[in-house]
Amino acid sequence: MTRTTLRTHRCGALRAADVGQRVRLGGWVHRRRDLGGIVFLDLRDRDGLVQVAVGPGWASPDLVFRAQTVGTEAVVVVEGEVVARPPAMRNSELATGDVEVHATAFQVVGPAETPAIPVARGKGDELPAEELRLKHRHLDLRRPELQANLIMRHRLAQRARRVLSELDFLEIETPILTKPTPEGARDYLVPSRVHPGEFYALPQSPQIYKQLLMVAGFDRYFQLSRCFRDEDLRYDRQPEFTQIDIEASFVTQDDVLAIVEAVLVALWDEAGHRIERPFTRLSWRDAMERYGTDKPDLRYDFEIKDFSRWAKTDGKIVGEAVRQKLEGKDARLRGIVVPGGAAFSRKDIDRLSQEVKQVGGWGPAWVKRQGEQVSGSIAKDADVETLGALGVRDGDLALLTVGADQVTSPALDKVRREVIRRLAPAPKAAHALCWVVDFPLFEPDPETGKPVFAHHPFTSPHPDDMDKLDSDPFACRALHYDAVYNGNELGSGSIRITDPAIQRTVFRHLGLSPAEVDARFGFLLTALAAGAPPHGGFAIGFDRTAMLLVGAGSMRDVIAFPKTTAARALFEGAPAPARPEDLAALHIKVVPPHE
RNA sequence: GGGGCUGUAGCUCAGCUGGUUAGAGUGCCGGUCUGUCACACCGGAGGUCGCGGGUUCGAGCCCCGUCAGCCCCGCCA
Repeated sequence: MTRTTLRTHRCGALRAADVGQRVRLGGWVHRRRDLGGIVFLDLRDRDGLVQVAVGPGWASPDLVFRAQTVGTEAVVVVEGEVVARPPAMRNSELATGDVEVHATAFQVVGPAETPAIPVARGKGDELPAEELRLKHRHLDLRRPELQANLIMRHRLAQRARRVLSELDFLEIETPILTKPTPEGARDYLVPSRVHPGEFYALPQSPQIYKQLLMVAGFDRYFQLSRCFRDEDLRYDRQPEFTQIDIEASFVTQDDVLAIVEAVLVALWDEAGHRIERPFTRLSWRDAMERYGTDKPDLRYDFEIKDFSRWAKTDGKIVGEAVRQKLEGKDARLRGIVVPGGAAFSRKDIDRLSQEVKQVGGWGPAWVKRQGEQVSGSIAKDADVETLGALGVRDGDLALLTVGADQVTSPALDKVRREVIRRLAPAPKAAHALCWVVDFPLFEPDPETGKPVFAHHPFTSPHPDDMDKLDSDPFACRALHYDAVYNGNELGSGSIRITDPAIQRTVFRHLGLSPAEVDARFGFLLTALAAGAPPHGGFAIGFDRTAMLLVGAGSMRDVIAFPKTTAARALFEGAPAPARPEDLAALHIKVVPPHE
């Protein structure tokens, strides 16, 4: 199916079975080896490389000359015969290495200037600086690694579409020009020309639209939806990204989890990995207690333990300073026992301290047990027997911190991750997928302490906690769930509120007046009142999933044209100042920043 | 918004305690070469040391500012 008027095969597709065929190939000159009388060209396309030999036995002197002078990265069309290479000249590192093409016609159809960054790389050569790779993206994208990434991304997208279609989901598009939603991330705004002073927003997600589709009776919807959030970026966060967005009606949480599991199993299978269903389930509270994070990496142990009891009753293990801290409200002494951790150097432990301090934690206090010897920052308060009772064996290290869970959990999460990084133990499994469920509905605002929504305001409270909505909001759980893979959040979802009265109550908790609610979300409330089926859904972060499945170091390596961490597009130079006449037509006046 | 790292030839990098004419590999250009596959060998060209200012007899190197890229914190309902 790759045959066209101008070519018969892809370069990288030729095999021993093609020997004897006359072929016409189109591709890029990857490398040239000019031996004087004979010239070898590696010709590249998206399928791979094939060696083209241009020698006097079959090619005219003029043809040889053209092969000698063609530049790397030029596009050429070559005609010739596929020939088996003599056994000694086969190249086992090349998929096409058993054959070569003896060129009898040779045309440079796309001459190329010397490339600004190299496409072909020798073994051990470093990549060009990422700034240059992004600036010359058309060249960087020629690299076989990036081509493989984008090819895999395509396969994952198609597989997701196939699985969901087979499960009777309908792919439906939702608007890109939508309404600003003042909660959550910052919106990208688009000025309206015909309505001076009014703006569309690009969607942060199609959340409300997919709920409207449920109300409309479409029952099962999905979309590979583009989403936009104007927030600061990371290696795994781009301002525009793609979600596998899913919503279904007449479902419970278990139904949604089963659907998402089916999709994820298929995606991992597409990438050549077998994963087991059902995934482990973990309550949010358990995850925070045992791993200090809502996205635990379950490939490893090193669970967090509560040592408060020991500090309080026994008086050993820790000194007076810690005991005083334990008097504080909600304070606990928690820590991690690291089997074999006694081998950690002072430098290793300093590094752990830095991690803890970065998140505002205390310590950690540490103690090593080596034979009868006990050493460390709290060695004078601990002895071999007590440590033994705590599960600290010979050769182990215990790391402890004290404080409220909001501080100790992230601190111990950092410690645990750093310990795993440092020890690099063999993982229990290569692919640890799990569900984190029963998230809290509210979390305290870091400044005011008042309840704010932990997720989006359409998430249904847990039916068992409905009565706590007013009396004890922080104890109220949500029907919200995250999918976590090896310590990475793949996506999240929830069962939605379908009762307009509950939805209004929830908005009231957000501090929105009825008037504001009507202005912002009136159309949703109207829809819910028009006969809404119970529904819920999920969104899988597609770029991040692709990144993890191809083993890329950054999301930029699975996106054809990504932005920099400053949200710039270096290739085309976006964003850019608008022309004054364009601004005038949009009724916009630019106010330069002060200072 | 805050912090860290990086910026020297087209590309990847070295450049000592501040010292005289800034180097290497690769790519590029020219030459030799009929079995290479990172071809080999010979020769050559190629520099706004990110940008601006300062200190100094003298700055690639020290100081201040600034720009860009990357990483982290905040942020990402």
